[in-house]
This record gives sequence, structure tokens and C-alpha cells, in this order.
Amino acid sequence: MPIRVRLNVVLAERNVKSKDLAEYVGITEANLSLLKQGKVKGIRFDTLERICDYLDCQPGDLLRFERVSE
Amino acid sequence: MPIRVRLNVVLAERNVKSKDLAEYVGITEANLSLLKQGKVKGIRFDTLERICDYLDCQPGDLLRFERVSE
DNA sequence: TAATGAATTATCGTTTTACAATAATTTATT
DNA sequence: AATAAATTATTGTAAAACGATAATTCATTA
Repeated sequence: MPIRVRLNVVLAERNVKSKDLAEYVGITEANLSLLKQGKVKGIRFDTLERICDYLDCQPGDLLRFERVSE
Repeated sequence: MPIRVRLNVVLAERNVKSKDLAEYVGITEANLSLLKQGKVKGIRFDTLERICDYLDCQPGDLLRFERVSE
């Protein structure tokens, strides 16, 4: 699945706890965990927005398109 | 709505017609039009992936988080 | 200024799935 | 061990992405 979710990386960089982000964003830790691990098939912009807001980052920091073969 | 969809910009840069992109991605022109204009509330990664593939761009080129006030 | 092409808008229906809620389990951390 | 943090699991629901289609508007060009 060529869209890679890098939320785990950004969280680590910012040293932010999932719990805190989940609380701010307004989603459960369970769902945030799934998102972090790239186990969801899409995302709503309002969720993405609040994540970017809290982490002070861009969608491009969280989502990367990776080609399968060059 | 602080997540801005810049698909229209990238399409213009690449000089790609909506029809062609829609065909490649496998969605209708109608839905692509809605996406272009930021009239959708989210996106599935497989759709985002095929758009990035065709336009040879990154999610970050298509989606921007814009703060309301500084 | 028709005629064509391209894009938008509008309806309605369907299926997918993001999310909540909750609880149990696993994995850090102290 | 005890606590905190994160993951996994289950079930349910509401939201919305998307299809299909057609009509309308906008743009281009002969």
C-alpha cells in the first residue's frame, strides 16, 4: 500500500504521547493507534487537520507516497 | 476548513485534464471535481495513491494545512 | 454563434469504513 | 511488582466516499 503513514515518526520527533494527541484530536487512542500503524484505509480531513494542528506539521509530513518500483 | 485541497493547482501545473486523471484513478469525473474543489470531507488512501501516481507528486502537494490565525 | 469539449452540479443509491465505546492484552517505563 | 502507555479485539453506527447517470454551466474553437 504505497501511501505510507508516518505519524509514528512525527510523534517520536515531537516526543508526543498518543494519549495526548488522541485527546486533542478527539478520537480514541485505539483508533489513533490504528492510524499510526497505517491500518486505516483513509482519513477525514477534520481529523487530519487537528493532528496537523497539534503536531504543528503538514499533511505531507504524515503521508508519503512511495512508488513500488522505480 | 484548514485542510486545503490543491489538486486544481497541481493539475494546472501538469496540464492534465480531469477526465484523464479520473479515468486513470478509476473514479468518476463528478467525484474528482468535488475533490478538486475541496468539497469532500476525506479521502481514501487508495484514491490518493493513484492520484499521486498519475501526477507524480506527493500527498503534501495536494493537501495543505493552513492555520486560521497566526 | 453554433458546435464541441471540459468541467461542474444535482440526485439517488450502495458500500465502505472511519469512528465511538469498551475491554482485554501486550509492551514500556519506573 | 506496579503503573503507564500502547496495541489489539469486538461490535455497532453514522457518515461519507464513490458509482451511475444526466443535466447544466463554462470554455474553446471553427
